Amino acid sequence: MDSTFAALADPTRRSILERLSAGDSSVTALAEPFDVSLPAISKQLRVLERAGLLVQQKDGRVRRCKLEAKPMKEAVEWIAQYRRFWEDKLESLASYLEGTTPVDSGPEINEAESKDTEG
Amino acid sequence: MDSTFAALADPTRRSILERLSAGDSSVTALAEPFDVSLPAISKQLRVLERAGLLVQQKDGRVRRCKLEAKPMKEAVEWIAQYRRFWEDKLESLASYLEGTTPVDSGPEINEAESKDTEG
DNA sequence: CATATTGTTAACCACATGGTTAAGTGTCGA
DNA sequence: TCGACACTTAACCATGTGGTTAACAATATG
Repeated sequence: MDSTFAALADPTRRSILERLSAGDSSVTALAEPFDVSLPAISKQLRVLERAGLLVQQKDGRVRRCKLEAKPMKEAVEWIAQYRRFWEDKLESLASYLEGTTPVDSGPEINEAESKDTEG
Repeated sequence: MDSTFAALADPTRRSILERLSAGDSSVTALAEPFDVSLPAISKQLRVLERAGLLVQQKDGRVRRCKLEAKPMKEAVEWIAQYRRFWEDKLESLASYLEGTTPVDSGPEINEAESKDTEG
């Protein structure tokens, strides 16, 4: 999970993932839109691979890069725990995911945490 | 978004957020379960603050730490784009979020990217 | 075999993260 | 005012990220 979030914490890598969501690509093709060297992209792909978000298949001298989104599932599930905190009374996560009606589940923070006698 | 994902890429910080989801807490109380020094926790809270995931209110000599989950909304929305890639034909994200019926939206990767004659 | 293409690895630099200990700031309490 | 408490800031170190250029490996082409 650490590596997943860490991999997503970079705009270049997120952009690469977005590109891969449109279809598999070679390393050179992935590097094209960026104003950095090829080794720089190669390193970014390494990070994505370590996070399990990308797999490479050797296809001749071309590395075919493929999106592997499964680690995102865990990540999004973790974040989804906190949905009620940003929802509050706005709208449900499912509303922009599926189109279902939002539920009503407000946060229940214990705001009574004074420093009085405890022993 | 970078800072949000970066903040979530650390187990200590995620643990802190989980704690805060149960209620506001002081810095010392947050640091207690961890085997690190207080300045280390103070730095972690700094990272969470910069990501907008945490706000501190001065309450006497105690810093009251409060969860601010709104940045997670953007993050989860970004990841949710890729839902179809890990779903494939398993189950909908909404199923474990709300309990609604999953939809059918398979990925449409262009897997026809061979190296044959193209000119 | 020679050469271009595709990509990685090596060596290096700058910066952020995450940890430490030591010292400083601000508030509570006697 | 003085001491204890609750933290932060300062200085320092190790490691990872992200970038560079140069060299290397592997494959396709002639």
